[in-house]
Amino acid sequence: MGLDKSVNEGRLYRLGVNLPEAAARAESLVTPCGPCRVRPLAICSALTGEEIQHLAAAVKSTHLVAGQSLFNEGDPATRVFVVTAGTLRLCKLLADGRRQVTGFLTVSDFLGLANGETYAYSAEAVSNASLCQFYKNELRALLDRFPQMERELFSEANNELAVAQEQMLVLGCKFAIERLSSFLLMLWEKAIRQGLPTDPLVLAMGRPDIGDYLGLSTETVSRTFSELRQEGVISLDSPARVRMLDIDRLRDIAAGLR
Amino acid sequence: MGLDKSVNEGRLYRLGVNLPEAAARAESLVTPCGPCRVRPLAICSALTGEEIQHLAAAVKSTHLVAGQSLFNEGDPATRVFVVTAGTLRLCKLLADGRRQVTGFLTVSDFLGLANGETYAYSAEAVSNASLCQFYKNELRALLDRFPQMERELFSEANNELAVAQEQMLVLGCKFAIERLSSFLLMLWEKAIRQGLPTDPLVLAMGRPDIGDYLGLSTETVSRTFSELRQEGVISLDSPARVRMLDIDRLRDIAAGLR
DNA sequence: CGCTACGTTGAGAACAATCAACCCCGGTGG
DNA sequence: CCACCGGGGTTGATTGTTCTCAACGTAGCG
Repeated sequence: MGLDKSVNEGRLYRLGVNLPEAAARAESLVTPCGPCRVRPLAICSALTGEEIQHLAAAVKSTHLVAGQSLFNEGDPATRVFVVTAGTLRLCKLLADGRRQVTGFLTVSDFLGLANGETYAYSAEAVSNASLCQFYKNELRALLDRFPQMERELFSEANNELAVAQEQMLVLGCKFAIERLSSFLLMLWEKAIRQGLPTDPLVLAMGRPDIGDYLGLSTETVSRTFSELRQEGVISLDSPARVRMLDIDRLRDIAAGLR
Repeated sequence: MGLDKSVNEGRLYRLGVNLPEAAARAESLVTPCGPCRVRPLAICSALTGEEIQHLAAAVKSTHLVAGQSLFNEGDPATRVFVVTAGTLRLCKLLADGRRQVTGFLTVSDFLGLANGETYAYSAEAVSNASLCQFYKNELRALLDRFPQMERELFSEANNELAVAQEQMLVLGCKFAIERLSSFLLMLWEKAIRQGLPTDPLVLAMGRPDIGDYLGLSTETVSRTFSELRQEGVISLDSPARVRMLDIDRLRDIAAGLR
């Protein structure tokens, strides 16, 4: 993020592509990797100089428009990806339509590794997004050739595991206002890490996505935003632009301190 | 499990050890690894013949009595473990005492890997338990020497990630009866995988642990057991011994199909 | 300039938490 | 041997938080 504005704000249509499906199939060109702005952040940072050539030979670029699905729960798990622009959500569904968003992915995040034959979740674009794509068997060869890359991925998996456990704490123990505070805090810290603006903090996802991530209805999310606003903890320039007026208090609320 | 009865049913005292703390410090003897019953299941299966010698040189054995803590959230993360007997729980706490159990570990499960300086959760014995212990820096050396072991661990981390995402679905979307059904189903499938008895299925953990794992109060867990019993889906020989009378129906309930 | 998707707010219903009483069992000590 | 005690589990009554249903406002897009 902090990358292509046209990619992040729903204007890919203007590039001459009008249908989501078309946009997806359109760009599958081999990218050079060399000038890649994302590499220093992503697992590719494990590689140096000419090693990047091996990578570039195996990678393809993909674009998604907001709302478009990258793959669905149950699809054969043949490809893995690195996000280069935009935001994705990972979702799991119940038969009657209840949905859990298990995470949001942004620039440099890796996705697609599944131990089984099929993906255990679907991946969808929240905003327009771009990704680098490898085939899973090619990845295996790359990892055997570059052990440092496997270490990088392993470390990344451990991070995600810690994040998932933190999210279980949120979903299992916390009240609505504590959940939303935890979420805003997480976005705020990620924005700082990535050098993105924090005042206001720009939310890529809407109330329904936030609700399904936090185990709350959209109405409760909306009410809870209002509550935080009335308490003077945040202010809202627009539904997607949040100003953190009192981070310390937000931290206390998120931690369950009355 | 299915191992030493004396280890699983609170009788370690009879071996001459009377205090939990003493039990923990008592056995830190070098184990041979060679005759290890657990190895075929655990990450150690990545090693063959003489490689095991390297492992045996680095490993120590530890025992815990029910209720005893292995390490706490925030402790320096210096050691990693493989469970060889009994059941542990991983917990995260909020300041006011609210607790989330993020998982249960049994024979052959690995724990202790943290990317940070400290553990992000505490590990406690549900029943009496035994573990093999390595120091983290020794593990790093082992992984560099035996890449297959790192692959094994990476794969294991991916499994746990998938389990964690499934648990988010449970915590974020499901009703009490669906949560408990999902939990029983998970235990049942694990028991089958490990060749343990399933009729009755023996629960190592009590109602409070189940509640904190499922984001429910102990009272609700108890009521929901009764509900499943009244519906004829399960029967209870005792609170810890469950008979699955209608697995298909249990599956439907767990999946959210009314 | 309507349409649609998103967001907000209100009122009532539903699910689970809390508070409380009780049971059962195993261990302890009189 | 039996009464007492304590922990775990169950069940009931009440409270509370969040969901659902509904109305309304707003902004972007055709």
